[in-house]
Amino acid sequence: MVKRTSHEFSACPVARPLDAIGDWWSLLIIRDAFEGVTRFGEFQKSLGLAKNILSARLRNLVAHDILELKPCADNSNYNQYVLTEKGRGLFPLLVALRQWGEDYFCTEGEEHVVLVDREKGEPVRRLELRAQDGRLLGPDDTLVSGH
Amino acid sequence: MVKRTSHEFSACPVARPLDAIGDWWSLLIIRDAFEGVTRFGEFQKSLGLAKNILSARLRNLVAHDILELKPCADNSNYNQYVLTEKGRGLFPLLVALRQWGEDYFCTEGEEHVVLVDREKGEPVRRLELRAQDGRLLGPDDTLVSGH
DNA sequence: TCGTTTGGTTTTATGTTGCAACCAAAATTT
DNA sequence: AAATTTTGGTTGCAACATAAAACCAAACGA
Repeated sequence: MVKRTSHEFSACPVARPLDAIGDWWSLLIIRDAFEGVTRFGEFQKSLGLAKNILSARLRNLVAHDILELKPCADNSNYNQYVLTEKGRGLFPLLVALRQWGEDYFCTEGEEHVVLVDREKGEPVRRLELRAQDGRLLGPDDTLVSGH
Repeated sequence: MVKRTSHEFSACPVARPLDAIGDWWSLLIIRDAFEGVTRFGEFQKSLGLAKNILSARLRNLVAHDILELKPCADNSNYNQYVLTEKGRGLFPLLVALRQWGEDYFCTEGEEHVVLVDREKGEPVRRLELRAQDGRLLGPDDTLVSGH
């Protein structure tokens, strides 16, 4: 499914997730899953991608334990795709992507959806990287340090 | 280069960034750029991808103002690819990806690189989404709210 | 000045994607 | 309960993207 390139076996914790997720479509599937979409047809309608591709992506996400396939609770015999704990761990990533998108693609007073705190209805804060002692860290304040 | 699918024109601030970034390779290029890689050959050696693909990806990243092409400051006549402000805005996304990778792909006492605060040398804190009033927010505490 | 490195482009074989048609099981309608 | 529709896929095929290798010009180093 996903090509076996050198990076997939890298110990780098950036490269390996990419292989597990699969591709851009998978990320959009996950985004939809966070918004409550669970069924094949819903994903397909929401994303407008070919059914064979959707089928392959869902299978891959299930294989990587990002989604799981559960019987539909209610009346029906169909089953639904829901995020696992691991899948829910991708929430900050989706938020980061969204905030970057808001910053650089929705600037022109254009109306766009925004992520809000459910309780108060206010927009959420920006994601920030902080040191143990609370200092705000930018790209130049950090370093990837071998094992 | 990147296929023109329906999602690319979506107002959704999740889908549009994906189109700008391009693909997984681009994200690894950006990761390397954050770590100080600037030149074609360095990217190629670090990532091990075909030169024509690297060439296309770099061109795309430059076209989307994520990287820019600058003359090498020093002696040489070559030029280098460096992150723009927009590109540097992807830092939280890379961190989110990395933290997820650490959580789910490096669990087994395996030695792996870790992102540290340059000043103190300690690992950084986890990214957290918070409400305006500081409450910690999980996926179920948020909502995407139309315009 | 001659060879080597750098930064690509071109060519070609192979893999992946996307569309459309098809299909079976489940649900719904009559 | 029979017929129809909806759901959730699979299969086949054409178009497109990718990967590897050969090639090349400009820059650099000796």
